[in-house]
Amino acid sequence: MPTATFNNLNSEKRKRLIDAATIEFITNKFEKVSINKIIAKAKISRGSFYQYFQDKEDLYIYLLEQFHVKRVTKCYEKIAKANEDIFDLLRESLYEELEFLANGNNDKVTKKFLVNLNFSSYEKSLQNNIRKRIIENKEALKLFNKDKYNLKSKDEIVLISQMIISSSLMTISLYNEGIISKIEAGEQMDKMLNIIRRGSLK
Amino acid sequence: MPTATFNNLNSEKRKRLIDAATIEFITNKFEKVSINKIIAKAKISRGSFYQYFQDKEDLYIYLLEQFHVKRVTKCYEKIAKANEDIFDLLRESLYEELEFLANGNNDKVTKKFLVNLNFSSYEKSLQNNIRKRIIENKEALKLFNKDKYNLKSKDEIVLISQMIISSSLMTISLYNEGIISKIEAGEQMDKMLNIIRRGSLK
DNA sequence: TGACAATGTGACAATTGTCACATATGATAA
DNA sequence: TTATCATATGTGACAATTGTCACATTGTCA
Repeated sequence: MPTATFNNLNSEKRKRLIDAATIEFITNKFEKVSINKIIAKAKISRGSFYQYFQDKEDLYIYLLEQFHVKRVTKCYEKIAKANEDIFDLLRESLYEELEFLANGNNDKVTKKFLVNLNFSSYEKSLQNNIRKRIIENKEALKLFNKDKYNLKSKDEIVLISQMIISSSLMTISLYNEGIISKIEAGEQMDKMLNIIRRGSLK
Repeated sequence: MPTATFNNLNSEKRKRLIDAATIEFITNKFEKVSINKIIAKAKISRGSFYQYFQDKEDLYIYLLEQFHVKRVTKCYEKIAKANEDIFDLLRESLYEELEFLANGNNDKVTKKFLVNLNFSSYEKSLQNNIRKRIIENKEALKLFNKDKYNLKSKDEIVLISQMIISSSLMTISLYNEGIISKIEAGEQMDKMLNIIRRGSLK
C-alpha cells in the first residue's frame, strides 16, 4: 500500500511515477523490472521512491489494483442490489474475472499489463481485499441467509466466501499458467460452486 | 528444485551447504537471508551455488521439503491403506499439518526453521506436490468413489482435492499469521470439510 | 521570524545473478 | 599406458541492483 506521502503528492508527479512504472511492468517480467529504471524515467530520487512504496511488489500491487478496481467495483455494485441466488451471481462474477485476466476489460493498457501478471501478487491483493470487503460488508449475511442456506453466523459466511475465493484462485492460476483453457476453467468453477452450494443447503 | 549437479555432489559438500543454509534460515527472516553468507559459511563459490539452485527460494523450498517429507510420507501411507471415510482421514491429516507447523513434529531444528516460515514458499511447495501426487495416484479415485460420493471422473477427484487444499491453505495462513488460534483453525477446517463432503454426497 | 514537521536527495554498503574462463572427470582410441 | 577430447563442475570478477541513512530542502503555522 502506498504511503500517505504518495497520496499527498501533486498529481503531475504521481502520474509521472505511475506512467513510468506501468511502462516498465508492461515491457518486463516482474523479476526483471528495475526500480532503478523507473525512478530514472520518472525523475524521482531513490529515497523518495522508498518513502512512497515499500518495495517493487508494493508498487506492483498498487498498479494492479488501479487496473482492477473498476471490475471489482462493478461486481460489488451488482452484489449490493442482488436479488438472484448469490451463487449464480458469484458464477457470473468469476466468469468476468477470467475475462478480465484474458482481456483486461477491453482496455489495451490493462491487457498489456496483465500479460506479465505476477500471479502471487495478484493472489495476495485479491485475498486481502476480498476478505476485508466481506468482513466489512454488513449486507453479506443477508445475501446468503435469505432463504435456503444453512449459514447462520457471519463467520460461516466469511468461511464460505474464503472457500470460494481460494478454490477459484487455484482454478484461475491453472488457467493463468496455461494448464487449462478458459472454458475448462469455467467448468471447474461451476462444479466447485455447485459443490459448495449443495454443501451449504439446509 | 535443486539440479542434478547438486544431487550428484558428494555428501560432505552437500551437507556443508544444507547446514549453512539451515542456520541462516533459522536465524533470519527469509528476506534477510543472504546467499552471500551461506556460500561463505559453506565455502562454496558463488557460481557453484547458482549451478545447484535457481535462487534463494529454490533453496528454501528444498530445505522446507526435507523437513516436511516425513510428515507427508506418513500421511500418504495412511491414505494408501485407508478404510475409513476419506474425509475423516483428511481432517486428521489437516490437524496434523497444523501440529507440524506449530511444533515441527517435535523436531527442534524443524521447529526453529518453521519460526521464520515463508508462507508463500510453503504454499507453492504444497500446491505443486499435492497436485502432482493426486494426479499420479491411481488409487485416489477409489478412495472417494467407494461408496457414497458423487464423484465419477478423476478430474472431479482432483477438483475436490484442490478445493480442500486451497481452502485449508487459506485457513492455515490465517493461523500462521496469528489471526486465528489453532483451535479455531481446526474448527474452520471441520466446517469446510463438512460442506465439501455434503456437497459431494450422492 | 523561527521552529517544527514533511518531503527530497544521492552516496553507500551489501547483495544478486551472470559469464568467460579454469579445472576435473571419464571415456575412447592409438 | 598415454594422448585426446568432450562433458561436467568450479571460480570469482563484474555490472546492476537494492534499501538505508544522514543530511538538505521545503512547507506550515504561531
